[in-house]
Amino acid sequence: MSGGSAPIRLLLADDQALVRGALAALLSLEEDLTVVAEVGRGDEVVPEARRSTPDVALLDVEMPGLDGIAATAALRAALPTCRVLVVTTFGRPGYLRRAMEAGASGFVVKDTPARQLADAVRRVHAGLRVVDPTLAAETLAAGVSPLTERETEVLRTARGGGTVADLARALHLSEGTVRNHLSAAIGKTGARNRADALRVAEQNGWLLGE
Amino acid sequence: MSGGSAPIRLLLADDQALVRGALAALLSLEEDLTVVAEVGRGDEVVPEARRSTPDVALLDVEMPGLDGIAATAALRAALPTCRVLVVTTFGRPGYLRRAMEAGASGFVVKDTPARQLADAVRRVHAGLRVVDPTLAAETLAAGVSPLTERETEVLRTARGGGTVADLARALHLSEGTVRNHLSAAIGKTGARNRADALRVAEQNGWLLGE
DNA sequence: CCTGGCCCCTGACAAATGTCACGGCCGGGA
DNA sequence: TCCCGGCCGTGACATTTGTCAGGGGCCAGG
Repeated sequence: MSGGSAPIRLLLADDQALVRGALAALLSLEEDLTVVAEVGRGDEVVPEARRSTPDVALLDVEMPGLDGIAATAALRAALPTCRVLVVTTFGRPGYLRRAMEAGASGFVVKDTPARQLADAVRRVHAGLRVVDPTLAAETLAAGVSPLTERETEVLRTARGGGTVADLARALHLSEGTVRNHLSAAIGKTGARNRADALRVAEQNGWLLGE
Repeated sequence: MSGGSAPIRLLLADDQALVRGALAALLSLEEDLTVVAEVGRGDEVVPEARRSTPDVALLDVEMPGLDGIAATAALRAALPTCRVLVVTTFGRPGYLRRAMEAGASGFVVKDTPARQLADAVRRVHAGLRVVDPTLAAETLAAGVSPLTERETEVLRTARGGGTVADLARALHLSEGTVRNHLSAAIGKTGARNRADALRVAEQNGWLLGE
């Protein structure tokens, strides 16, 4: 490893400054890696990447401005040569699927051992794919979202905690319709409550995208 | 700083291995700090501290086995000379209060700049207190939990997402009683829903302990 | 001792939530 | 072409949830 060639240039995106800085310290210990940029918001990824031309971008999923999945897609469109490694707290099954669909080359959860991160970066840079195997299995198990478009929309809006009447007004629907979509969502998620359904859907990453 | 004296010995506790390792790398860059132990569970803190006798322990709040607050109390009881710096993701107002009551010397949220962490450690080691000022203000504003013992208990049990009948059975109460406690909690939190009340209470750290 | 306040418990009632059966619309086979 | 299946939208109905008024126990202050 780490021959005489130019080091791999990295961009780090994570909303928690402490974690971001710590990751930078960790990766900077490797001779063949160099951190050229750090950002704390999803919508700063592309502008900063344009400026600093990284080889690999490490993106968190949970970020203000633009979530990591959307940032992945934007970055792939703007700088196709830059690979993306998604590094996230939650192993939500749906996240992996969405990240891959958006063009990520790798997906790592934050409780993988620290020493494996550098290797993951190198693999991604070499054009390989890196995926947490246990998470991959879960993803297969959870499958794609069973929720219909409207159902996800209603459920997403319901996160605010409003009453059915509020939702109906916000979505320009009858109260009965809203109730029905919620009921369908509850059935499909196997939950007993609206709140429960919300938890399940969120857990599986079925509520992503705005 | 960092004269010729012995370095400050640190114990790191965080359930996310990657973050833990990254923090270790970050802190190891400082000449006067040395990481002597890392654990991923709250109930490993005291045993490991007994073995490695750290000067300062950095504890996350969210951990399996034992939460960071309880771990703080246990550690203070077992090794009174070891100071505790709580490092957490969420700036829940109640967390700060509980941490301080449990004997922590400092409280830092994970979106403080990375360079400030080493200083926080040094301050704590020197016997000073370290508190995020904005968070301190919020804590004052949020005040102590207005919830009565029974109310918290009911609310805590309600996290499982069960129906009122379930709660009543689990707590050996009449359904009416459960409803009443929930109603009181809803009123006190200023929420409109049970789910909403749950969010508020959790946000303020009023549901800690078990 | 009485009184007032707080917490806990409970049932009856009103309001929100969840379920169901139905009709319209659209696209993909027989 | 017709039929079938899925999704969307809607109202009537049963169930669950939230509110209210009230009773009993306990403790501190007068």
